[in-house]
Amino acid sequence: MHVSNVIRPQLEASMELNINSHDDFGVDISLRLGRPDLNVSKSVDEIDKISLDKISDAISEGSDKKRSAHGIGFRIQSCEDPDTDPTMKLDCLSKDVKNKNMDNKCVSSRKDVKTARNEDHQEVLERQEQTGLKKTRVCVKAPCEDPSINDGCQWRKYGQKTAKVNPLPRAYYRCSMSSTCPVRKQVQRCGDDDTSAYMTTYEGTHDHPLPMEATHMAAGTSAAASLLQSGSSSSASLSYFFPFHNVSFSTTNSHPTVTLDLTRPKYDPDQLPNYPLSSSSLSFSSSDRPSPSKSQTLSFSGLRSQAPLVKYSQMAPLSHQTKLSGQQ
DNA sequence: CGTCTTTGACCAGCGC
DNA sequence: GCGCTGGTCAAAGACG
Repeated sequence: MHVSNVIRPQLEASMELNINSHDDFGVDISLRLGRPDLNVSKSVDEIDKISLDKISDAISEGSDKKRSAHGIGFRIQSCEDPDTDPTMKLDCLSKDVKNKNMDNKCVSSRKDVKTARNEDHQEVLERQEQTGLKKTRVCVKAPCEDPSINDGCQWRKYGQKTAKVNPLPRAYYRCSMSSTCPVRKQVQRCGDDDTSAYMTTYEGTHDHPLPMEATHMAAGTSAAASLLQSGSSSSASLSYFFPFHNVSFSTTNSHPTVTLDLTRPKYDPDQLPNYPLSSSSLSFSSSDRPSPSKSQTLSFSGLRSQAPLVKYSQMAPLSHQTKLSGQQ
């Protein structure tokens, strides 16, 4: 959190520069996934426009409810809106979080925390019932030998189960950065052909600011979930945001699910010599930190591209810093 | 001593 | 109604 505080002013300055150089875009999306300079055909462009319009419409329809129901924080605003100043947004966010934290101060004992969690959960469930949908889940299948994936957030393990179908254990984590944060994730080793991959499933929305690396991850997964939310689940529109990886849509146990498969690149990088290396929407890399604190970083990164300008207006969910032991 | 992990028990949803 | 399964709880132990 300290590092995040130090880096934030730099980010804000960077955001301001980007805004000044992209005034001609009418849409301000809370994402910067990056997109290479592709010669996109007109038809794909049209599909992309439709997708973005759908997202914008779905969210601007006063759909705070929808966002909560899907568990993803994501917002698109018009650049003509004076509220689009990123500094103001961050300030508002900070105030929002501060207010929440103030509210949370009275939640001191473990029992109270549990009660607060249950109340939050009930509230979310009620909203879900109203919308007829369960929370959107985002699965990230990542290749790694170690389940310790660091995407900037802190997680506390609260359970582990061995399913009958898959004998490999599934671990349950809860975000520990805030006592009332409802975000949960499941980490399960893939038991099929690829035993060196882990499937991480995220659910819920963080109620606190995220570190920088976590916001990258959050932005990418938010894109997938937002597409899902907008009803734009076609491979074409999903490929817009994730041009280099397999993205699929499914519904399991009434949970709309977006699966990002980082184990198999969609394209052969050798055949795309013009793509900037860092422009891939998703990246997975190992840090050089020595064991036993060996960790891997899962992040979304991107260069500025032809895609509409992006900035964070609300901290999105989906990040994790996993510490697992004794699972192998 | 506080925090985190482990693990058996418990509960709710679902299918038969 | 019963059994199965996934998800969560909570006590006990480990760890720094």
